Amino acid sequence: MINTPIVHSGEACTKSIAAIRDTLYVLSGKWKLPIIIALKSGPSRFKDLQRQLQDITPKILSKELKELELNEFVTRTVYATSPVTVEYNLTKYSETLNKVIIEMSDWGLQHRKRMMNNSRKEKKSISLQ
Amino acid sequence: MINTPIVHSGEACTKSIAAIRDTLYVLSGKWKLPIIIALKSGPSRFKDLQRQLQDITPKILSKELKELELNEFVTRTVYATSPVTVEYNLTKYSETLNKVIIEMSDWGLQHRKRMMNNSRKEKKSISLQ
DNA sequence: TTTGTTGCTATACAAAAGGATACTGGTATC
DNA sequence: GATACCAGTATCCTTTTGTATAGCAACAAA
Repeated sequence: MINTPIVHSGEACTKSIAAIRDTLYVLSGKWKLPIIIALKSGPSRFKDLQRQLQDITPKILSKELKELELNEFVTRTVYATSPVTVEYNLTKYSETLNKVIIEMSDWGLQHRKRMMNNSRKEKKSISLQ
Repeated sequence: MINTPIVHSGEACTKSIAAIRDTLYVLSGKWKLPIIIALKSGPSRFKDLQRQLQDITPKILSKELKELELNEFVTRTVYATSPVTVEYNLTKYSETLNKVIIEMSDWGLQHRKRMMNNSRKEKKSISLQ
């Protein structure tokens, strides 16, 4: 019961929350991580990315790429071909996200498996997309 | 240049994107991870959480807690005191998120440091919250 | 000359997320 | 009796995110 109210140290916890908030802020939205992962297999052009991430509209893709550029995860290079060729590439700094990406990816995989088991056992569960 | 267009294996990449999407879906929003971290220091009551996560409105907190319950990250226990006491607690399953949380927290810390350096050097950069 | 491609931008709109504020029922305290 | 606490709900509003659709400039191919 709660006759002994828990006193939080607070400190570490608050710092951790602030740090997570920063990360969430930079990676915010549905598309930033998917774009980064798509670029992992090599530089891509605008249309390539649109095709790979099906369902993303050019407006959003453009916006997300700009933010990724500002955060120095992605570079944008224009070649004077015709029609113009624009190549997007990952930066060295984007590699610092690798561990985050791996953990999120692993977790997603195991969670999906778990959900499948749960639904076979007919337990209530939130559905995936 | 792009005379040799890169052919993506696609496979692994697509799977990874799907897995990340699942993770983003389950952890979606501004508050789920902060709530989980807040609960790491022990069970909390509704008001406690509101105080710890300052600025969260009861409506949002209530909604997020329900989703966390559905996803089996959190349990809700009601004690028949008066006024009623409701305690929120982390489940065993929530611990599977630990690695994700650690990596995101670490990344956020280093990123903030980097941003501070960048702004001292007066390079343009996206601001943190 | 028409059609197509690329890399976007512009406009309008819809949906989702989040916030502000007020309130409720039950009980305890002043 | 008035006020306050708890655990939320209810209502309304703003902001963010995302979609749909159209268009443009510069070519290139048919």
